[in-house]
Amino acid sequence: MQHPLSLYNTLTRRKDQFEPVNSPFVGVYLCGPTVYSEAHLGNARGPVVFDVLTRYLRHLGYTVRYVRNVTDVGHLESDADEGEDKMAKAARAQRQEPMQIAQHFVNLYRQNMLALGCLPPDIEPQASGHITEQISMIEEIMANGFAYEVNGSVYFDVPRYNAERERYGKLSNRSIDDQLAGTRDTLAGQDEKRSPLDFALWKKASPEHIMRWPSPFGEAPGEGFPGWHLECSAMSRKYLGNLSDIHGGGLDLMFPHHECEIAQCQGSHTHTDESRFWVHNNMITVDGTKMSKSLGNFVLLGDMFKGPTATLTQAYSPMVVRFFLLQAHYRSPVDVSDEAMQAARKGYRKLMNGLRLLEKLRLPEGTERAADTSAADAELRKLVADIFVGLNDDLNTARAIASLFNLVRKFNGFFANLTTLSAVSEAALEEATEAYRTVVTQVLGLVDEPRANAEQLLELTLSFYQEAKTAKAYDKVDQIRAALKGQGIVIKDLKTGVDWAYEE
RNA sequence: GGUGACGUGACCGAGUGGCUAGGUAGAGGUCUGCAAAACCUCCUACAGCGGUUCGAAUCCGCUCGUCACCUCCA
Repeated sequence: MQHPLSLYNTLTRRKDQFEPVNSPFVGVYLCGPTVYSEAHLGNARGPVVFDVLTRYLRHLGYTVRYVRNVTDVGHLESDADEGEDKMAKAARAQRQEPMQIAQHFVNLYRQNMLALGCLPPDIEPQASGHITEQISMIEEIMANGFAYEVNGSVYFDVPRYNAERERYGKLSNRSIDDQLAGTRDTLAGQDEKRSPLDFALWKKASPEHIMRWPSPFGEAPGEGFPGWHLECSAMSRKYLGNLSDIHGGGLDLMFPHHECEIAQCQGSHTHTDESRFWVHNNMITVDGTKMSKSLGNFVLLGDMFKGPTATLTQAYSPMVVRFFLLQAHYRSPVDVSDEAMQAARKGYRKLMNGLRLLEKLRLPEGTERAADTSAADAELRKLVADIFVGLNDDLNTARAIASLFNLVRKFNGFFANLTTLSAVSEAALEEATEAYRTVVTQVLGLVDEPRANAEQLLELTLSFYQEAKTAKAYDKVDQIRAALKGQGIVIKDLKTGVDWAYEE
């Protein structure tokens, strides 16, 4: 399986050639949504990018296991001990079971991701279903001396880990001293943590806390819930082994989330960095500022698909959104605006129109093919190769799409005058159309969204049928009737006019 | 304060020592009953100032500006 795919690895801070731990198997983990609210455009970037990545890996011949988790245990609203769970808060506000909230938003999330053309992950584990795995991991970390229990809660001992095992900050490139310098000390007093850098692996549940599980920690075993970063480590390990191939998420998860994941894995019996490649996608911005829940400058996917929103004057279909996201490289920030979206829509349609053309690119009967097609073939093959150069270079979908546009211009040129196809060999043309089709639909996952309304087209056809009858042009009448029958539709001539029905 | 990005033509957005990015918008043309699409041509930029180099948007330095992470965040 020789190919030159390189990926930027945050851990090494450079583009590394991709090589699976156990070829041809590839384990990919993407940090999924916390399901206490609806997903916005920013939340879609990771899933779309990783969808393309897994599609491409499969295209290259790998057997991929793609895991995208669902966080339904909830993160605390603040870092104070009394902080409330996001899930619990939403549940309380709506007088529902936390799991009901979770299910509601999981359903919505899946619906949105499917609309965006993201293939369902192979495993979609929920944090709440992996409490025992998380507890085991905590016990391992404690046994290794990198965690301590206080009042039924368990914290990861960052300074000790940093001194005895691995540099805490190796992923996000920070030193523990810098981090200490930047810590607010206002909370230090009443904190159970030994160091402000320590993070919770397990929290004892306060009486009001709704989401809770039996806890083995503390003197009088009570109830609690897992810490913010543990689930991913536990679930990645369970489904992808001690060392997965690729672990991803938004740039904002790099620290502390992913840093903590590495620490947890290194500190447990896993003893690895959890994943070989750490891949981070950049943010979506609005007027140059990150789109985020807390800033309130977000556009919900559902709203975006349907119609005008506060930031956008019109609706943009899921495929247009997908194209928009892929037209920028995943590590660049991308700014959303009406102008950008409209440009994306046109670009998307251009690509789709090209797709529809492929079948029609046939040298007309009786046209002589050129004796020497080598120059034109080489040019065509160069355009095809360029697509893959882009994809292989850190999944640069922007470059790949630019190359596709170059190819589609070529196709359009051929189509305008099919005899010009005589310049290229059948084989080269076949390669080009096949590559175009495959990359657009299979790798980039961009499919045609039918925009024409079938009913209206049918009405139009019936009006022509009616006209033909009136003109007694029975050839035409029969022709229309036969064509519709081919679609399983029968015309009903009524005294009052014309109607149709599905053939029974 | 610490760390890390980035500033590309009207807009979006690749590239990162010499070679056309691409899309959108705009202008002209071909085609065409009209129109649209398509194709061709044009509009050809790299924040500023220095430096390195035969050669810099690309490397180095400084200045200005913007953003991200360090707290939940995709």
